[in-house]
Formats: sequence, C-alpha cells, structure tokens
Amino acid sequence: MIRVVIAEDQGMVLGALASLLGLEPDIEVVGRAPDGPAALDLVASLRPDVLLSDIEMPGMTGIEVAARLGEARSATRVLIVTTFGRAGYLRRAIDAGVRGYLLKDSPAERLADAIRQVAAGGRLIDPDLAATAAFAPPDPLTDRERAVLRLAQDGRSNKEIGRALDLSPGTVRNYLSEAAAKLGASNRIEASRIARDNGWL
Amino acid sequence: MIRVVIAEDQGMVLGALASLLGLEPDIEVVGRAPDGPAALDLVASLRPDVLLSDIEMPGMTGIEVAARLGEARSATRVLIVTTFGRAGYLRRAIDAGVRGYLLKDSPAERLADAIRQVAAGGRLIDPDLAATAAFAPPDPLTDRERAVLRLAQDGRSNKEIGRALDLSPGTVRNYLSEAAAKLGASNRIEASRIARDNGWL
DNA sequence: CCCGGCAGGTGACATCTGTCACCCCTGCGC
DNA sequence: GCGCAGGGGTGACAGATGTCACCTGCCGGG
Repeated sequence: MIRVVIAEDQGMVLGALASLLGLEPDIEVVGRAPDGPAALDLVASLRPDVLLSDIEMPGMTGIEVAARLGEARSATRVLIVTTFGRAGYLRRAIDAGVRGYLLKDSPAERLADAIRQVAAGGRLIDPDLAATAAFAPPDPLTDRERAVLRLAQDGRSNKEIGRALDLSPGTVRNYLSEAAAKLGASNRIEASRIARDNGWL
Repeated sequence: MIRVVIAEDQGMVLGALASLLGLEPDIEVVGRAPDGPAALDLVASLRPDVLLSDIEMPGMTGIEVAARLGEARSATRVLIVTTFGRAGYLRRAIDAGVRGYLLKDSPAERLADAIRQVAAGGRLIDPDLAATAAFAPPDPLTDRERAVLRLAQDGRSNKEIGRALDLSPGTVRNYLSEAAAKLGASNRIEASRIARDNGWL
C-alpha cells in the first residue's frame, strides 16, 4: 500500500484529487494539508511514502516544502502537481530534490501511475514540459534584477523601489534597464511579464 | 438521477471532479469537455440537467457558454466553479444567467449539494464571495478605458495602443489618466492590476 | 434650430523612464 | 602595492507618461 499525503490549497481540488486516488486499490490517502506548513507537519508525523503537492500555497510553496524535507533527510518523496508549465519552476523544483513534476493540464489517468513510479524510487517529469524546458534559456537575471522587477510589476516607481531595497533611484533604473535588455523587453512592464511567464520571479 | 456535464480545461482537475461526483449515488457524469466550444456541443447533444463549468477555458469562457445556452433557451442549468473570487466575474456570470457560482477554494463536500440545489431549480452563490461582492464597488470603467488598460498591461506604449485601437496617442494617454484616477492608481501598471484583480478586464 | 453631452483630439508642462558613459568604493588574486 | 572585477552611484539626455485645460465634430432631444 502506498501512503500519500496531499497538499493543495484549493479545497475542491484537494477533495477531488483525494477521491480520484481513492479509486486506486494500492494507494491510500492518509493526510490532507491546505498549506505549506501543514504539509510539512503532516509529513513529519505520518511519514508517508509520497507527498503530492501543489506549488503555490499559503505560507510556503511546494518547492520550499520539498527543500525542507530534503534538508531533514525525510524518506518521503515529493511529487509536484501544478498549473504552471514554467521552465523556471521545474528547474527550482528539481534543485529542491523533487522526484516528480506533473501538470494539472495532463490527463487524470496519469496521476496514479506517477505516484507509483515515484513511490518505487523512480523519477518523472511531464514530457511536454521536459521538452519545453530543455530548450528554454536559463534564467539570465541577477538577484537584484529579480527583486527590482518584482516590485516594478505592481506599479512602484523607481523612487519607491529604491526606498524598499535601499538603493538610489538611479541604480534602480540601471537594473531595470539591464533586465529589459537581457529579456529583450522595451520597458519594465514587458520585462516583468517575460520574467514572470518563465518562472524567474 | 441528475445528469451532469463537466467543462474544465485542466485534465487532472476534470478527472478528479468526475471521480468526486462519481461517489454520489444520485449524480451521473454523462460528459466531459476540455474547452468552451466542446462544452456547448455536449450540452446540445446530451441535454444534461446541469453543466458544471470552469470560467477560464480555451475558445470560450464558462460565462460565454452560459450566455449562449441562455440565448438558445437551453433547459440545462449552469453552475460555475472557479478559482477566481473576483466580484466582476460573479456579476457577469449572473448577468449571463448562471444558476450557481462556487469557488474552488471552498470544501469539496459542498459541490454535490450545490449541484442538487441547482438541478432542483434553486440558485446558489458562494457565501464569502457573495458578501465581498455585495460591498464591492461596481465597475467604473468605460469600454474604451477597459480596452486601453488591457493593452497597457502587457507593456504596449501609448503609440502602439493607439495604432491597435485606431486612436491618437494623446487620446490613449487621456483614457489611461482617467482610468488611473477612477481606480486610485498612480500609473498604468497599478491601474491594470487593480482592474484585473476586480475582474473588470 | 439650438443646445448639451460625449467621443476623440491637441498642446503645454512636469515627471518619470530608459540609455549610456563614467565614477567611486571594496575585496581579492597576484 | 597593483590591477581589476563587481556592486552601487551620478549626470545628462531623449523619449514616454501623467495631468489638465481646452477644442472639434457629431448626435439626439427639446
């Protein structure tokens, strides 16, 4: 019997996934978490074979949860199931020690097999995303550029961004200009959009 | 027996919802559609009691589907299940003749009851969202302002927006300035964000 | 026919942005 | 000690943006 904990912040999807897995004779859903910290606690106390986790959750992302489990030498393997087919997310997930990465776009039938594969010690990445990611350019941004873009994307001015990051407005402008050049964007809005779409923010 | 068609573009969620409803003795999932047009076709051919539909789908949104069904005097009642708790979406959904509106955030247990209620001719709106929406300000934007904001949000310049909408760049600036003033924003980026978050775009 | 309202436009002005060349530190390898 | 890379900063300039007052043409109602 494969023991699984599910972490997913959308209650309806959480329940639906649980019922989907409930149909499988060799899989047992032993716990459900609505956010990152709860997932971490449940894995610590229940020690399931697999944690099936979303990425975007309150408190902590699924990727952070995976990283924490890795640090704690947990035996639980993490399988990410997410909406976002962004190459940058996949990259970070793999670096965090995740064992599988599926998209919610793919057919539901794939899920149980993915869990079996991961539980058996295998690895698994959504094939479409793997192909995309293999040819995607790597993240060209520096930490500063990322920070500045994050603030720029919700309308802060150079002056405000400078205050927030303790930089002069002129320097903020330089970073944004650099970032736009790297991303082939013609202004901060386009630059943030490109970075966001690639999962670099 | 309540006959239901599900429209949802994320395969995994579609399958999971179907299995969730499969547990209910009085509900039968008779069809599944991965996009708007397919949903419309399925409803036309299967004439289910209820269409359970997402909003954001390829081809046509769930709200548009509901509007088309209304025009066609279809007896099928539409229940929206969506991620987005945006007051503007709810408003438009109701105007389109939708009979229920649930959030994916709410617990899975609510779904089956919602379907029964809608199938029986009742109406149902997620209580939290209903409360929020009741106090939310109405959409203050004109069609022009909306169009301009939509283009501004992905980084087009005044000149480009003008070309796209066949307006002079100066007029575009005026619309954006107007919109920002109405929304209490200090620039086009913030204005687009506010409008988007409220479901006004 | 006249008037008011409304969509669209113009011009002027202050700011903000984007681009670029160049400066100042600090740390580090030699 | 020298050189130099890298983070941060400055100044100047062109062009984009935000704000506002005011103009035009068109339409629908008195």
